[in-house]
Amino acid sequence: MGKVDLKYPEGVKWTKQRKDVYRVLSDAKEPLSAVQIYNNIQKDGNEEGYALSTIYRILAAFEEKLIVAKSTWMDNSTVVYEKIKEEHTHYALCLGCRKRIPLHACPMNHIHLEEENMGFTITGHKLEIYGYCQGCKEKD
Amino acid sequence: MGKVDLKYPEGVKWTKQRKDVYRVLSDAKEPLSAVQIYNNIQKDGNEEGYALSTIYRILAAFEEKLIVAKSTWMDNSTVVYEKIKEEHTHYALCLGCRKRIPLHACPMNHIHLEEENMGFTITGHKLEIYGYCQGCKEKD
DNA sequence: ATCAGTGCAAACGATTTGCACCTCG
DNA sequence: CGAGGTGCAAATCGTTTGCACTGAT
Repeated sequence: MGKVDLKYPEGVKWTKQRKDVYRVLSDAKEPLSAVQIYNNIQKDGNEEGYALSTIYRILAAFEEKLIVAKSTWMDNSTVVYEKIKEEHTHYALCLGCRKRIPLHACPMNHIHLEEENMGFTITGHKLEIYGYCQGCKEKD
Repeated sequence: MGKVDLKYPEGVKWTKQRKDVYRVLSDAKEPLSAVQIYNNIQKDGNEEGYALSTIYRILAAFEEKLIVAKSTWMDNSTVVYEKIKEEHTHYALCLGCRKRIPLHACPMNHIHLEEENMGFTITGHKLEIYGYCQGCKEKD
């Protein structure tokens, strides 16, 4: 799955390690930590996987090249990475079951800063909503 | 400053350590890390400060009691804590000078989830905006 | 060939934990 | 007095770094 047909961005030395990290991020349905990427690569292939430090270095390089964006989940401190693309997703985190529900709309479309901050140019944003999902409400 | 006149929430054993952490969080103008709280306590008082592990344990206890909320800044992975109160502030982070500009409006006032997520009850949210401030734009 | 990329192991910073002692209620 | 809180030092977890080696261009 996704092993072929991937266009690699230019300006990067495409070692097999980097291709694998890029593929995992391309297939990912949500932001992944370095360790998750590391595990996915080993699970996926017959290959024995790469050093974790290599994954971190690749991610740093990708971030530099604006191929991936680095961020963290609201509820813990592990850093996650996701491939930068036009669309983006926000999540609602259920405080009960810790499930993350993807939202399909972005409230930032309706945002404007007040006068005092007019000088600020917005290039991105991060939003997470939290609360309780149907199931967890009923359990309570 | 703020040494007196603080009402302590009930259901907590109010040792002097806990009072100091509570006071620092009450005076704080933005979320603080455990280390910042630790430093503030030593700076503030003549007291020699408490073990960092104690600060962490107090913060965990406060979180449990819903006295503080735990979160992280978008751009790094250190965990920060802030006293839970009605009002809240969002920040715009300048990617140039790394300054954080507090916003005085909350876009969540205009948010509603789509039908498919109607079952979800929102209890809170976190939003950060990033981009470039006036000064950094000019420098560029 | 050359210089960037990689693996490994050691270093690091933030956070957590075990244990003996102390203190609030 | 007793349950729970605290200090200290050691342990753990995620992430970073130094160094010698390997591989993409």
